[in-house]
Order: sequence, then structure tokens, then C-alpha cells
Amino acid sequence: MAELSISEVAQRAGLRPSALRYYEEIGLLTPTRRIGGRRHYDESVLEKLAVIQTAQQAGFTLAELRILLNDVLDAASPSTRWHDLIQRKLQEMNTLLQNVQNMKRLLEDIMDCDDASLAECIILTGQRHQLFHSAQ
Amino acid sequence: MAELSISEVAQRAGLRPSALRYYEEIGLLTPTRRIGGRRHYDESVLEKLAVIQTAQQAGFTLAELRILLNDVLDAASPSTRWHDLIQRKLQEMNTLLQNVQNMKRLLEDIMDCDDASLAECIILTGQRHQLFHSAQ
DNA sequence: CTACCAACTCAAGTACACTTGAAGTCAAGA
DNA sequence: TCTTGACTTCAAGTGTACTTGAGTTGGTAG
Repeated sequence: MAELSISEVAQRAGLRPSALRYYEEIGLLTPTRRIGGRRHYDESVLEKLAVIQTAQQAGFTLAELRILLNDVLDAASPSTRWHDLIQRKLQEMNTLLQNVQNMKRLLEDIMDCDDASLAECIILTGQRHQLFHSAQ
Repeated sequence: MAELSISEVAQRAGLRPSALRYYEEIGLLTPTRRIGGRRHYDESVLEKLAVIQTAQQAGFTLAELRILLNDVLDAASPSTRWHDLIQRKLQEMNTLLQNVQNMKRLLEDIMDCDDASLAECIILTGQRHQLFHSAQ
């Protein structure tokens, strides 16, 4: 299993070394072994970082990810903690999914407006999407 | 058209008055008329706030929203500015859509794991989703 | 008229997710 | 041996999106 330096991991994951040190500091990554004071990672950390990045984009905070990535796999931690979190996050994912799909369609339609009649087109587009509904 | 005070707008939109003042300060909401120094809104601001909240959830920054909500409707502004922004944002929406769908399925499957065999179940689930692929 | 409440401004503070800078350490190559 | 360069820690700084607090003002109720 290849040994990776912090800068190799960072580069492969598209992060800066400082981000990896930060993740370790807040307990998101478990401290790696050190050789001469320097962190040595094995490749499996890249999988974890991939999950972190996907989840982060999907609206997870690093604190939430710490619970999911550490507590879930820790038999000693109470299962209700992350169980509730996942339940809540699932609902958030559904809302977010709707929002993203709405925004995507809205943007696509605005792109189709021609610059001349732009203002009206956007308003019509908005109405068509019922994005501009009265928030009663 | 009903006149709304800042706290009425805030309450209906699920925001704090301070957020509305802040939006005005950064140019996201155009200043409303004042009566005795106090802001008076008409109901249409709620539609705008609904769009802002949806877009924000979908990953738009307030700076981007200022461009889209103000510049797009301003004939004087160069169309390339927001045109490029929308193009870029559309790509982001597609990536985000994939990520959210992946996270959603992952969370659903983790919920189905029973607490006993949790660790293995999560690993299998992750592999099944190819979330834990080598980030080469 | 006074008291009060809700609004106002402006500066400073907060949370999150990092980054940057200063000062020191370690292993390898010339 | 000396230098180089990538690493280390720790404290402080950054950007985004607000919130909070202090002190002030304006319209209404008693």
C-alpha cells in the first residue's frame, strides 16, 4: 500500500495540505502515523476525502460528517445520534433535490430568452415555473 | 397592495429583519420607500425572497444573486456577465444534482442497515454506490 | 405630554471552513 | 557539513452571511 505525503494526498484530492491538517484538528480525519514528525497517509484516505467532498457539496457541515464518518462506525456511540441525523439529512436531500431541479430548469429557460425581450421572458419563465408564487 | 413592515416581511419569509437590512445594504434588495424613516415593502418582495432562498440552497452566493436579480433585468448591463454566470451555474447544478442523488441513495441504504452489522453494511453500501472509488 | 414600542444606524461580533505567516525541524543532496 | 525544501505547530487572518448591541428616532396610546 503506497505511502502518501500530505502534499500528495492534497493534490490528488484537489485540496490544500492546510485543509487536511484542519480536518485532522477538528476530528474529521483520524491522525495518521508520523515518520520524523511528518504525516504519512495510505491511499484509503482518498476514498474518505471523496465522500467528504460529495457530502459537503450536498450541504453537510464538517461537524455532521464527523458524526457520520466517526460515530457511525464506532460501536460505542449511541445509534440514535447519527440515526436521527441521517433521517433529518434525508429530508434535506429531498428538499434540496427539488430546489436544484427547479433552479436548473429556470436557468435553462432563461438561457433560451433572447436579449431583446429579456425582462418579460424572465418574468414569464419564472411564472411558468411557479418559482414566483406568493409566499403566503 | 398591502404595505408590509420589515418585521412582517421577515416573518412571512422566515428571515430576521436584520437579514433584510443586510440584503439591502449589499444591493440584493433595492431600497424600499420609507415612511418616517421606516421601510415599507409591498408583497412582491416575498416572491423575490422566495427565489433568493431557493437559489441560495442550490449553492448561489448572494453576490451571484445580485447579478442575476439586478443586472439581468437592467438593460444597461452587459449581457455576457450574467450569461456566463448562468452557463457556469447550470454546470454546477448538474454536478450538484448528481451529488445530491448519490448522497440521498447512500443515506437511504445506510438507514436500511441494522445496527448489528452496521460497519460492514455501510462499507458494502458505499461500494455498491461507487462512492468509495479510488480517486486516481 | 410622556411613555413606549418598534423601527433606525453603525460598529463589532459570530460561525463555518479554511488559509496564511512566522518560526522551527528533519532528511537528503552537494 | 551546510543548505535546501518540504514538512511541522500555533496564532491570527479571510470571506460569506448574517446577528447583536448600543444609542437614537418616530408614531401612537394613555
